[in-house]
Amino acid sequence: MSSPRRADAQRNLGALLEAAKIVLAESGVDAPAKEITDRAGVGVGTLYRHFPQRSDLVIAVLEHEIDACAAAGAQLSAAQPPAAALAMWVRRYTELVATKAGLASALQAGDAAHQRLRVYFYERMSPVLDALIEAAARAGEIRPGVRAVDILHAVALLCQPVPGEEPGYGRRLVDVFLAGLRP
Amino acid sequence: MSSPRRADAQRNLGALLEAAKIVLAESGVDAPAKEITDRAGVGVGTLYRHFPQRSDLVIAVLEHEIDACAAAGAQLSAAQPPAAALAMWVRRYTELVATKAGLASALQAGDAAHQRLRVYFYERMSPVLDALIEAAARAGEIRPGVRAVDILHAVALLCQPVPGEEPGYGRRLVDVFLAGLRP
DNA sequence: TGGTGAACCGGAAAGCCCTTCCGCTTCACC
DNA sequence: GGTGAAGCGGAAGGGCTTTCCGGTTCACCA
Repeated sequence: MSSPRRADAQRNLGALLEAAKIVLAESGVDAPAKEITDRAGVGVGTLYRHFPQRSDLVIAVLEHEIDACAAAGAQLSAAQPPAAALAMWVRRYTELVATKAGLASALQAGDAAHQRLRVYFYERMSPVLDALIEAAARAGEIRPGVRAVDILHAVALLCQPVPGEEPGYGRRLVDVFLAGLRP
Repeated sequence: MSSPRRADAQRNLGALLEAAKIVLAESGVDAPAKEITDRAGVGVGTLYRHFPQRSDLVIAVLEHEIDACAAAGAQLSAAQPPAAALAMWVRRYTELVATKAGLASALQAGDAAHQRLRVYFYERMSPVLDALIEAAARAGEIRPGVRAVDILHAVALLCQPVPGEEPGYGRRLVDVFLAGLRP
C-alpha cells in the first residue's frame, strides 16, 4: 500500500496517533492542535503534514471503533428479530457517539474541518443501518419513510453534551426517539 | 428602572440592537462582533460595555419572541385538549428554535459565552411546558417520567442545522421524537 | 451661555487559536 | 561518507475575542 519512506516519519506518525488518542479522549475532538503536538514531542508542522485536515486525524484514531460498530450490524440482524436488532444496534451506535467526547459535535457542526470525518462516518454506517431498517419495515415494525441518515443524524444530535446534565443524558433522549419510530 | 444617563449612550444602544437584529438573522448567532459594530457605526468597546456577554445581546434581541412563545402555552392549553396542546406548543417552540440561525447551537454549546441565554431561555420555557406536560400526563396521553427540560433540550438539539439537509429538516426529527412521547 | 467633571467612546493591543511556509536537519541509498 | 530529497520545527500571518485607556462628548449648573 503506502511505502513508508522514512523511519523517522513513521515514528512521528505513531507518536502523533498515540498522543491524539489520549488528548482527544481527555479534551474532546476540538482540543487545540498544540496540545497534541506537545505531547507527541513534534512541531505543529509535522501534525499538519501527516493530517492536513483535522478529520484525518480523528478518523485515524477512531477507525477501529467505527468499523467495529458497523460490523455489529450484521451480527445483530442475524441473531435477533428485526425490531430488536434495530433497537440494539442504535443503542450500540449511541454508545460510540456519546462516549467519545466531542464526536457528536464534530458529526454535525457545519465547519469544514470535520467534513471528511462526517463523510467517512456516514458512508460506513448508512448501509448497515439501511439493512436493519429495511428488515424492520418488512416486518411492519417501524413507521414508513424513515431513512438511515435520519437516525444517524438524530442520535448524533441528541448525544451532544448538555451543560448541567449528567453524561449519558443523551441516551435517555435517544430512547424516546427510538420509541417514536414505532409504526 | 434604569435612568438613561446620556442620550448618546442610549442612541448607541439602539443602533447596536438594530444592527444585531439584522446581523444575527443574516449570519447566525455566532457572527463576529465586528460585523455588528461596523453596521451600528460604533467601536467594539461600545458593544462590550453595553453587552459584556454575548448572551446579553442575544437575549435583548430575542426577548420579545421568547416571551411570545412562552405566552402561547397558556392559550393553547385553554383551547385544545391536553395532548394536542402539548404537540402544538412543541411545534411552535420548534419553529422559534429552528428559525433563528444559530440559536439552536447557542442553546446547547458548552461554551460560557451563551450561558446566560440558556438560563433565561429555559427559565422562561420550563414552567410553560411543565404545565402542558402535567395536563397531558393526567389525561394519560404521555409516557411518565418526561421532564420539561428533556423536551426543551431535545428540540434544541434536533433543530441544529445538519450540513447537506434542507432547512426545516429538524422539524421532521422533532416529529419522530414527539411520537416517542406517547405512552 | 459657557465651563467642568463624569460618562462614554473608539480602536489599539494582547492573547488564543489555526494554518502556511521555508530554511535547516536527518535519513536512505549509492 | 557523500548527496539529494524527504521531513522537521517553529516563526509568521491572519482571524477572532476581550480588555483597556487617552481623548471626546454630554448634562448640568452657575
